[in-house]
Amino acid sequence: MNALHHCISQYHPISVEAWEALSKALTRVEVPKNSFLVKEGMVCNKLYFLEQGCLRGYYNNLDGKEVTYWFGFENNFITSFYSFISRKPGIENIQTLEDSTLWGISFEALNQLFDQHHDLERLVRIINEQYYIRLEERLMAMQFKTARERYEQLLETSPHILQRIPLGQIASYLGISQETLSRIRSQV
Amino acid sequence: MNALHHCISQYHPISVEAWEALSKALTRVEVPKNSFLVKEGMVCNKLYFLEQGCLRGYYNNLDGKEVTYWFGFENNFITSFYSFISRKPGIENIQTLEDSTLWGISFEALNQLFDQHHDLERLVRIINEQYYIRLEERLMAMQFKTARERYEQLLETSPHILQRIPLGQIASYLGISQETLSRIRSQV
DNA sequence: TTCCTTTTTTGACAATTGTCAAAAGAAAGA
DNA sequence: TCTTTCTTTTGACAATTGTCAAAAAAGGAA
Repeated sequence: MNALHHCISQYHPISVEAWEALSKALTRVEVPKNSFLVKEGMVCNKLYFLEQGCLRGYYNNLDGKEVTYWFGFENNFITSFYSFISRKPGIENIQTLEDSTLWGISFEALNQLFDQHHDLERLVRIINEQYYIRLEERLMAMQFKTARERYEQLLETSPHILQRIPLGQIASYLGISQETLSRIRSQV
Repeated sequence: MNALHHCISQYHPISVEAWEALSKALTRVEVPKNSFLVKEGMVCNKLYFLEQGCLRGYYNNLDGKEVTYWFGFENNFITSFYSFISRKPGIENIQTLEDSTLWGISFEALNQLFDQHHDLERLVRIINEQYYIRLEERLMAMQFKTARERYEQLLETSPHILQRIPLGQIASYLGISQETLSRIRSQV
């Protein structure tokens, strides 16, 4: 839980009371490799903090292919965002790629905490904003960079992904075919 | 200002006091076509609500080309998000594509309101979340759909864009060349 | 209207990326 | 260790998209 406290304080420090209330609402979750935190068709009711391990979010597109659109690593917040926020079933699957340890909080508990602790809601607003900025950067790369440039950017900003994730999933994340990524990689 | 109040209430109703405080902090801004709300290199200090008109956000990439990455229409919230949140100079230009009427609030004023009105901060958190979901959908389209599919999706979800925006800017927004978009359009 | 500017379309060709199939390599279990 | 399975690479070819240049069309101003 220290990792979460440390992570939080980098976004926005919260009061001792808020932290205590939050701690009480958290559940520790240990999940072995290749299991599912969220499956398509269900409403995702939990927001997680990933203490140890590695996950991916993916969905099955119309051709029956798995489409990976994010990876989660240590100190990331994890949820099926659309489903968690809208309270509707999502198309997303969240799968552990390694044995993972997470802390989870339910939607209801989180919103109760928001009512009681203004600073907790501020924290979440600020975290959301930072995640928005990251998403925006990713969109811009996707829109205006070639496959090679996107791969090189990934090498620079997130080299750990390359060491922990199979190539096919990285290719999907970059929006290119596995064969193309393999060729790009051999020519760098 | 009615448009803003109506828009807000669709996200999250706020108290009368919060609305009054917010109203007082807002400045009406009228901007003729082809002027700039934000220019690259500056810190964007305002969050806007677009009452009437139409804008785009773009930046100049390394090749000297203008890269459009969003459009704003009536009832949209507008800012140079990265710059407004991080308080750092951004690379973004925000330009009016039509004569436009907006309501603006400064970063400082907004944050003061957050301190005084918890429900206003909640409102903004909720709006942020909805904008995050939209961005996520756009990223997914960019990652896994062909140019033609992205154009058809735009036709379905935002046909008004096609009527109000020059083709070159739409092509840029879709991440394709103007020539390709022109050809796609002639074949639909 | 007429001229001038901007936007859109078209053609020819090149570059990038995808698809399918097979081979090579690496990892995991018996 | 030896299989078996999963992952990555390679080849051949096709489809998509981009680039450059020029023509056509549309829009604005005098």
